[in-house]
Amino acid sequence: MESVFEIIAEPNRRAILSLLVSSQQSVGEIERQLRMPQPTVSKHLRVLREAGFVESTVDAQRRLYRLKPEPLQELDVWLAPFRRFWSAHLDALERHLDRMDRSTRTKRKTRRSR
Amino acid sequence: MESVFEIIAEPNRRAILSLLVSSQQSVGEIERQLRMPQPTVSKHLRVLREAGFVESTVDAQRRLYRLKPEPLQELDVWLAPFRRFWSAHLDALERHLDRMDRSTRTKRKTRRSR
DNA sequence: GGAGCATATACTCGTCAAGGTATATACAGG
DNA sequence: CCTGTATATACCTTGACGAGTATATGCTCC
Repeated sequence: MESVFEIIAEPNRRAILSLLVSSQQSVGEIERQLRMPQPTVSKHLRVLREAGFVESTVDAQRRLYRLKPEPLQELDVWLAPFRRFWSAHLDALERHLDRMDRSTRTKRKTRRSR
Repeated sequence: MESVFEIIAEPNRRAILSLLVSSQQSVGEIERQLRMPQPTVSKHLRVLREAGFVESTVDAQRRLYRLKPEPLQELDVWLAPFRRFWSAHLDALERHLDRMDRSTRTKRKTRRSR
């Protein structure tokens, strides 16, 4: 379980990270919101903690987990050269984002502004 | 082998992608530059191709592989909320990037400009 | 059309990580 | 202290993916 990439390859871990973006959560809250068994949550949190994605503070019996930015920033850094690459392909980008947009939204009618 | 994340979890695949950022390459060129056995290269290219990270054009017996931007853009999109999160933690960011910088460079002496 | 090169695929094997279940640790409150 | 709650860990099993080796496909040129 070395790299940032392997850590976020796991869907449940990504779900946990996404949950924590809004605010810190206890293990139980994560468990309930994501509908996953408690040992699973704890184990993934352990992985995330040891990789520096999250940190925890103790609150009585609860442990509150919060995001730490560094590892994902590393990912961002890795992505940088590719961003430079695809800015040469901006048309395809627009088309792609547009397609993603169209497939996820339900009722909007307005077009993406350029 | 579903998600973008699983695809780039593999170090050899990331190496191939990084190679292709500069320009398209034949299988043999990838093989030589990365010092990996040919079937390994072909198999990883297959995965990358099927996931839409690369596309190939035929040139006689060679196949030239080139990057396609979409999947990595997806990654970029996923990263967006976290970027918003950590812009609140800019100090830690600076410190972290600085540390990464220091650990990878060998002879530079100049400081990162803010 | 046969030789040689470039690339793809088939198959086997080992490894490792995720899930499930059970259990341990730790804290709170009566 | 004992019960209940919250979280962590241990152990086992299973499945998937990557490496390696061998072989197939396909193209070129003579």
